[in-house]
Amino acid sequence: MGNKIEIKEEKMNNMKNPIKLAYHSINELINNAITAATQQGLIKKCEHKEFTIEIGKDAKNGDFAVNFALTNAKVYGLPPRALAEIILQNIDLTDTYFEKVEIAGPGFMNFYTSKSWLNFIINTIYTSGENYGKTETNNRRVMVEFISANPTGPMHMGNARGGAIGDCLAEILKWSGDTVTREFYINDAGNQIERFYKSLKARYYEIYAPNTIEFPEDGYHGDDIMVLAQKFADKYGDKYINGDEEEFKKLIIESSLNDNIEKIQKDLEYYRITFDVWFYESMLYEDGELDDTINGLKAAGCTYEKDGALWYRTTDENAEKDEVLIRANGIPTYFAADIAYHRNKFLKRNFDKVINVWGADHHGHIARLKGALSSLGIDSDKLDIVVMQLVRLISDGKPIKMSKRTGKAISLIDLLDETSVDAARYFFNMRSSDSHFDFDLDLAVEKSSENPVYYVQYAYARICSIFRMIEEDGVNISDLSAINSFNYNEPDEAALIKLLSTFPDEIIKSAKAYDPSRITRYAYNVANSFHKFYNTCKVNCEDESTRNSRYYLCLATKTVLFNTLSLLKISAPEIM
RNA sequence: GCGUUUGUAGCUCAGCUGGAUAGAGCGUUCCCCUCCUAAGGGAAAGGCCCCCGGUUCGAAUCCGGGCAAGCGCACCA
Repeated sequence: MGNKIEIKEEKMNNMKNPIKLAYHSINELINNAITAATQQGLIKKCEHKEFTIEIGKDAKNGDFAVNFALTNAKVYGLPPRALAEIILQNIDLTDTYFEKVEIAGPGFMNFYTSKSWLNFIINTIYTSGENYGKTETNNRRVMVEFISANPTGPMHMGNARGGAIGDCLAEILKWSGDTVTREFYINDAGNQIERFYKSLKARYYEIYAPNTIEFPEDGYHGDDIMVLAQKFADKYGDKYINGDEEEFKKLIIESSLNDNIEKIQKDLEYYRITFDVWFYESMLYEDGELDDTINGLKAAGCTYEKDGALWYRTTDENAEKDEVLIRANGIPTYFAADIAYHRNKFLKRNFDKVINVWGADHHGHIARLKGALSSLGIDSDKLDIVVMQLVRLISDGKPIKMSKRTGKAISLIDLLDETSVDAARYFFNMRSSDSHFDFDLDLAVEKSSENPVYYVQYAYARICSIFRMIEEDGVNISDLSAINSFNYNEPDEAALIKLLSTFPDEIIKSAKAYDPSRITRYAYNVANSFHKFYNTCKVNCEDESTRNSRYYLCLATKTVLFNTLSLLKISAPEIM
């Protein structure tokens, strides 16, 4: 599997990821023990089955629990505990970070790390600094497309959740080694733009020629349309009342759309989201990609005409009926444009992986989009959709739809005004995307330990406070070269250090599962573990060695909290 | 009706590539500052892991069948 250089690189990579290093080491120890036992004729040579190494949930079960003997009992024809016994007799822990292995329960082998393991972790975090947590696990060109809010109006709660999830997911993938493009798809073409225009036109006529045009039934009723029409009127006056319709249409759509898009960009910037690419749907029409796509589908033989429309013959056996690609009126459907858009992602831009964050209300769209891509010869497994369930806002324990302040449906920016960017970004990533999430508005503004985001930030501020105190006292802290004299004897110290060691692995797991909520949970656990440590272990104490040890543990904790918060793009306040 | 997500402590949720006594937070009851931010920590109480079957040494976890809730099933996006 790979040459020397790769192995060397992998070892360097492992250095930044203590858990992976430990796994690697345990794997090697077991393989060596098996080889030794085979040579002694204790067991027959066998191809063993896969086994897992778990981080011990309970301290008394060791630091790493290995189920090798359980999964391989049958393979070697021995009871699990007997097999474990043979392995243990042949295991050599000299020069490792492990001090003992025990057999427990039905046949687990529990590995216990030594004190030097704790020092190793502290050293790793210190030397990695703001890069601690970053690995080269993945190496793909990945696009994360998220929000993609309709530019005909302001962003809503679904966009708020999708924004937080998508942005953090993109960051997690980046930390795990991928090259990531964040993309926003602007639906600036098709049917809803027609509706947008009709609504604008009606509002424009209301200004200069009331009651001449009826407001369209399927129009956009929001006040924002009136504001846009007024703005247009301010600039052009009544020039276009019964004027050049074509010119009017082009101008009013263009200026209104631009205004909306600018507003969206500004709001998202405030929400700390920066997109690499703003992709305009209209480009697909202009560049002929939509036509190419339709032709491709025709060539693949999966289209037919009926009732004046062009249909896509679905390959999804669950679908009740086929889908329209081009309406009888000649306007392509959203579905057609979406196929062309995804064709562009893969065939034109060659992404290895495309991840879309979609609301649950779009769920039914997945199978047919993937089916259509397959029809075009694109490997649809390269497309993953993160489906997030819809959000409910809760205030006073009851669901609310309208903002108390504006009396209208709550937009992204209303939410950020009523709570904070930090709280929103944290809260939307507290639960996995497939859970039905209730956003507690009262809790999000709470400045107490009940509010998890404050709880985490407070841990960070507390560390900064300790450092300020040490500095004020003029206490001497040795440099890291004294690390071999560090001694962590308190259980709360060891627990915290071991938790810090799992950070890079936590990111890898989050990336694999597309689950940013693991990171907020991790942040919370680190804060909790630190507060425990704080209560039992005084940092600025008399004993020099203890003080140094604890100082560097605080520094490591500070680094991990900082990295976690910066990954989530949540502020890390030094004073609260 | 079909598809899909969810169902775990009073409430909000972890755990779900099968493993050792099912975990957190909030709420409830009690305890802890002569000492770095008590904006913190500790302890107790609290569970037919929705129900019924199956797979196996072993199921909250996997499979099948139910039940309940959210979402979707347009020539809307």
